[in-house]
Order: sequence, then structure tokens, then C-alpha cells
Amino acid sequence: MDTTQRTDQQRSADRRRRELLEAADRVVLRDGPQASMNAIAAEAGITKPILYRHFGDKGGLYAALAKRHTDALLDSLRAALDAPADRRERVESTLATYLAAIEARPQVYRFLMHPAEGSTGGDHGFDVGKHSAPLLRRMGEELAQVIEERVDLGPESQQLARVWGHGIVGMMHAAGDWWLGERPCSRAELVRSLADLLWGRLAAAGDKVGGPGF
Amino acid sequence: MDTTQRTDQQRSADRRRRELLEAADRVVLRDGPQASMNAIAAEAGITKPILYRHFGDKGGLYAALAKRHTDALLDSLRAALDAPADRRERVESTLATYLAAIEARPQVYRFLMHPAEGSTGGDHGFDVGKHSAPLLRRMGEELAQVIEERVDLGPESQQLARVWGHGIVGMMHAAGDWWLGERPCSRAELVRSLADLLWGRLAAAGDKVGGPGF
DNA sequence: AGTGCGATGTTACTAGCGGTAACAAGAGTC
DNA sequence: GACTCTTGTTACCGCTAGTAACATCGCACT
Repeated sequence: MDTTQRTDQQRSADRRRRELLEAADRVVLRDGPQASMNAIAAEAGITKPILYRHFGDKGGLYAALAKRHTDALLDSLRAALDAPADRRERVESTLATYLAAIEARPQVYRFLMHPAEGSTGGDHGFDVGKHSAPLLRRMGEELAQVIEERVDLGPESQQLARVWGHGIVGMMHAAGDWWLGERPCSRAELVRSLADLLWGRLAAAGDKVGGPGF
Repeated sequence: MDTTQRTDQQRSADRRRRELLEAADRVVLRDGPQASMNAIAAEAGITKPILYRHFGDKGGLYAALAKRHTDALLDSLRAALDAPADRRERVESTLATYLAAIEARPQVYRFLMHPAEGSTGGDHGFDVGKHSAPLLRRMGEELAQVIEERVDLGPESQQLARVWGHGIVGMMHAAGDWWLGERPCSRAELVRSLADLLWGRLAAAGDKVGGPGF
């Protein structure tokens, strides 16, 4: 039968694909997101057309690469987010997990967030339009779902949860990006400061001397 | 004297530079951030080397272009941020100003946030490393300064203000990006939801039925 | 055996990019 | 008139993403 044959072939192709992805990973981690297809092919010990047969174009390869890392990060975030602890604790541990991840592998992080969008060759540049940083979107949606499941927000809870999901993820991302560049404080301090912000300390704090009119 | 002469020449060069920037603006707004130097030169009615004499390389041109828009946006944000009103009002009007700006000119916004980082030609690709989105950084620092000037945060206020500045800007950015893509609600609703988040509604809300253990 | 077929791999190429060198021409100064 | 500075050009380099055409191995089928 050709079913078993096709299965064998497909399995072999899948293994090859994984090997190629691992090679691409090494190159991207070494050369940054602007790693060339030639360099990736060389690292894998083959030549360009094979890469194109497997992934279509550069965008396809990058999307496959990003999906792997995104899935891994989201898994660890989910674990922190769904832990049986009180809300503040869960928020802090999620923040800490994210920050630890980007601290441990900053190149992966940069690749996921700024994946070298401007493909220059020809008109076949992969459509960057909306998919600028899929990881952020996915994290936002994920968080929104958790919020909506577990927090009582009254009517319009779904919409509010989505706004908050994307907003909180953006806060975490921007603060993490800045922190990674300047390292102005420890990770624990950053986590506490952000959690304090989410816990309404901005509203609770008083005005500074000089009055609100100035 | 050659002082007046040089002044004349410089003024003429500056005018030319401004014209070139406006042409580049038109092309970037039409073709997106991956607009080619050839296209920009053609739009300006000249050829490439002139662009390179004025701006050094593509990164220089993009930086000059970004600075113009960034300055303009920051000016209007500062106005909202420094208005003589109470804190919540100021926060809401700043959020509204930002969202109105990105809604009015989404292409400008995309250019500022995702400026086609991966320059492919040669090794002279402009160093994207840390300067991924200078606008976000500048906004974060600006906001941090305002917070530190006007809000009483006790000791370590400076560091806390900077974390919050970058965090809030990131929240605004991510939520705005998502909102611009999906338009799930009106601008006013988004502003209120985000302000509610900053005002601690996440901490104040109760758990949903099912208990915190689930 | 031989014959086809589908995957794997190569070399050699195109078109377009960022960036530069070399050269031509106008304008003001001595 | 010669000298210099700025503005502009054409023609090129090395690189990129992506493709076409050809070679080759393994396997099934008759």
C-alpha cells in the first residue's frame, strides 16, 4: 500500500524539517534575526533550494522557528498563570517567569519580538502587515482568557478582559525590554514595581508638594 | 566673508534636506517601511547618491524621518500630560491623545514602531541592536519624568517612576496596536478600560465563582 | 532484469537591494 | 581664466531572496 509508504516518507521529511529548524536556530541565535538563508543552509550542511522546498520562503522558515519558541514560552507562562495561588502571587510569578525567560535567552527574545521584517528581495516579502509580533498577540489573548475565566468583572467582562490582557502583556514587554537593556534593578524589584502598578498604587499615591495645578 | 556664504549654503542644504525628507515621507507612507532608497530618490526627482550624501545611509534617513514624527507626537502628548487637571483626567486625556494619533495616521505609526530593521545589504546594516523602537523609549522616559515630578511615591521614587513610565507606555502601545487591528470597541471605551486597569480595578475585583483554587 | 516516479540534492542563474567610485557641470572667489 | 565647492549623474560592487534546470538515489511495479 502506498499509505505506509507515504507515512514513512512523511516521517523522514518531518525529521529532516526538525533538523533544519535546529540548524536555523543555531544561526539565528548566533547572527541575529537578519541571518541569511545561505548561512542557514550552510549550517545545516545543505544548499538553499532545500530550505525553500521545506519552508516555502524566508517568512515560512521564520514563522516555523518562532512558533517553536513561542509555544515553549507560552507553556511555562501558562503554568505560572494557572497555579493554585492567590491573584497577586500568580501575577508576580507570571511576571517573574517571563522576565527570567527573556533574561536567560535574550537573542531568542529579540528574534521573537523583532523578526527582521523588511524582506528586501522582490515583491514576495512575507506580509508583515498585522503579524508584526505574533507572540505578543498570542500572550495577550491567552492572558485575556485567564482573566475572563477567573476574575469577576461584571458586565462587559469579556471585552474588558481582552483590553487588560493585551495591556498587561504590553506593560510586561515594554518594561522587560527596557530593563534588559539598562538593568537598573534586580528582577525581583522590577516584578514588585510592576505588580504595585497593577495593584493601583498610581491611584493611591498622593500628589507631590507643589499642588495638582502645577 | 565666508561666514555669510556658509550660512547661505547651509540654509540651502537644510531646505533641500527638508524637501528630501518630505519626499521620503510620501514614499514611506505609500509603500510602507520597506520603501527602497531608489524609490525615495525617484520620488524626490533625483538619484541615490544624493540621498546618501545627505543622510549617510538608510538608517540615517529613517532616523531623521522618525525624529520628525516622534517629536510631533511627543509634543501633543506633553500637552495632555501637563494639563492642569486631576490625575485621572490627565491619564485619560493622554491615552486618548495617543490613540487618536495612531488612529489618524496608522502608517506613520507602523513606521515608527516597526521601522524595517533588517537591512540586508553588506555588513553596513545600521545597528538595530538596542534602538528597536526609539519612540517607545523616549515616551517611557518622558512619562517617567512627569510621574516623578508630580506623584509622591516615597523613597526609591525615581526608580519606581521609570519602571512605571516604561510599563504604562508599553501598555498603551500594545493595547493600541491590538485595538487598531481589531477595532473591538470605541476609543473612549478603550481609554476607560485602560484607566480602570491603572486604577487598580484588577486588584479590587472579586474572584469568579469556582473559587481561587480552580 | 528494466522502467518509471518521487524525493533529495546540486549548480547556475535572475532581479533587486544598499552603498560607492568616478566623472560632469554650474556658481562664486581670487 | 584657474580653483574650489556643491550638486548631480552613470556605472558599478557585493550581497540578498528566490528559481529553473539538471543529476542522482531508492523504491515500487510489471
